[in-house]
Amino acid sequence: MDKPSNFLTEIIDADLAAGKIKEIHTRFPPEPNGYLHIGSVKAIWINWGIAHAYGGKFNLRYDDTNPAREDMEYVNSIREDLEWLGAIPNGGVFYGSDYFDKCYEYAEKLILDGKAYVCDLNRDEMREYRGDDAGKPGKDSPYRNRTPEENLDLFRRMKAGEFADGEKTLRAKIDMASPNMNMRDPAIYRIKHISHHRQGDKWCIYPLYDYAHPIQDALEGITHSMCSIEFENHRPLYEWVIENLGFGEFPKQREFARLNMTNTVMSKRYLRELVELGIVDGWDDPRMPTLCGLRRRGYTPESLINFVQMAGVAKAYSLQDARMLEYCIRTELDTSAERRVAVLNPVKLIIDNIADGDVQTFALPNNPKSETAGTRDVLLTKELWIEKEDFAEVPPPKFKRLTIGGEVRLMGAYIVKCVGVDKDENGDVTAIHCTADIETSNGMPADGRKVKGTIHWVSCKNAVDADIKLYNQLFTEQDMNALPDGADYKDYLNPESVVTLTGCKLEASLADAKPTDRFQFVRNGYFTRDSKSENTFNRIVTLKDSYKI
RNA sequence: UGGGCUGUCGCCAAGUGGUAAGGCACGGGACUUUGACUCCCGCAUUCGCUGGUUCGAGUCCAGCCAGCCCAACCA
Repeated sequence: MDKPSNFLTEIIDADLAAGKIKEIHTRFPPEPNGYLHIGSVKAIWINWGIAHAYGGKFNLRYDDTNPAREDMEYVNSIREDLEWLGAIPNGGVFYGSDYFDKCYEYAEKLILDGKAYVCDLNRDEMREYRGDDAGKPGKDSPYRNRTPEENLDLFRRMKAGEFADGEKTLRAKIDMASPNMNMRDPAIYRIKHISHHRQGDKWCIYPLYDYAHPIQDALEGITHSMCSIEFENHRPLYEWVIENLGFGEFPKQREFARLNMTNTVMSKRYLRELVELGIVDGWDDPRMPTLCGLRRRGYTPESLINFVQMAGVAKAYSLQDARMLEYCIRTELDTSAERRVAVLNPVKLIIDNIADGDVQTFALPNNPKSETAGTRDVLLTKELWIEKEDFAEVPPPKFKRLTIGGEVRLMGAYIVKCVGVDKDENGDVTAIHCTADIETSNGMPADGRKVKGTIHWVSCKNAVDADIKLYNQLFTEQDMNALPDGADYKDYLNPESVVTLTGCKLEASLADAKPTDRFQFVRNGYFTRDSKSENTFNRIVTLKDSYKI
């Protein structure tokens, strides 16, 4: 992985050069309310990648301050996905909820300092007092000038469970005239009589993100808290908390644009809905942009990291072309994936000049790019399976494969010449008859004639059957963030997001392939065995410009 | 509407006053027992717009336009 270089690392370099900090400490703070997806990889790569590149520390911290939305299922999946990516939290694994005691202590301190007060306004009233026009100042809450003693008493009674949900909040006393609405006395504690997935019933008041996050960062010694750009408006509040609790210049928050990708929805809400509605098979459906989905599809951690790295870091809205991700996985698999033959849409090819019982062995390279990958023995018999598309009675322009009377190379073996076809009563080709030029088993013909086409094949006696799933984009619309007003994202689902081919003929050595193996099915793309369905291979990505099936 | 942020090639993105990097995509060619890979070549007289400052502006100034975010007791 290359060392990151962007406007964030510039800030870090400056802090380092000024001697303000000696070690970089970052964090990735997901809320456990869904599965990690490729958009998360950007936040992970920025935070983990920078810490890693600078020899610093990186924390995983579950941001679990709202018990209403969080669940252990997500906690576990996040841990798993992060480790799969290789982003090791060398600074530790933490939970925002572990700081509830600290947050509470600091809240009492703010109250005593006259910087926070208990407010009895309900949600609607609070909105009304805050004002709906940031150009004009809001109105002070009638409870704004309660004494610290009174506030402390009330806050303790909030904690003790004396009040119902929504009855009171603790608010930071900042500036009701600020043009930044986040600074108009934001709520920092709310009452929720709900069990927390880790704290149980210990608490009935929970801190809000804007208050809890800077405290968590500060307590963990985070130097740079890098988050997505929608938090930019919250930075003054982040800094207010840091300053008024006496933490100093660090941690500092900086923001970057989140990752979007063509034909992809990234919002956890929609992803959850796709799962709940049964539109996809689950969070790990191979069409999902979740890490578990991409993993099941066959993507590697390296390809994902490489993709976000290639996409870059800036603050402008951007829509990454999904083809860039495909490029990343293709390039990686080209050098690492062993080659195998899979005939997706088979038709029989009969070599007339080979005897019925004759079985010949050819050693085919596992990866022509790699000397260490070795070879495997492939059997050739009189009857073979080839792709239907590799034969054409009436060849389209520039067609390089088999035609009647034409020649083609059987990859790794003979040049064959088509001498005729068998047809059924409908006129469909049932078998293609060829003669092999036996002299060309391992080289070019002696007369120097050129054969342009090369096709792949598998012996009928040595083939295994399997189903093949071809995946395409889940959505037809490119920018799912810019749908017309009133449009539903579900209107843009691609009906051909998965196409299943049955009765495909695979090279026998694929019979015991594992779901973690990745192969290039020669001339068809990169595939891996599906981890959940029997005898099924998933297409990871096509070969570029290869003919499409 | 008020505030914040953003606007450089189809998609990303460098650029920090000295005369537009790079990647993806795309087009053309070479090579090829994968129409893959690889390798060449091409691809912004122009930086949201309009003025201004300057010998010189994508970079500075002014005005305008467009997009995104915020105005939850979500994160």
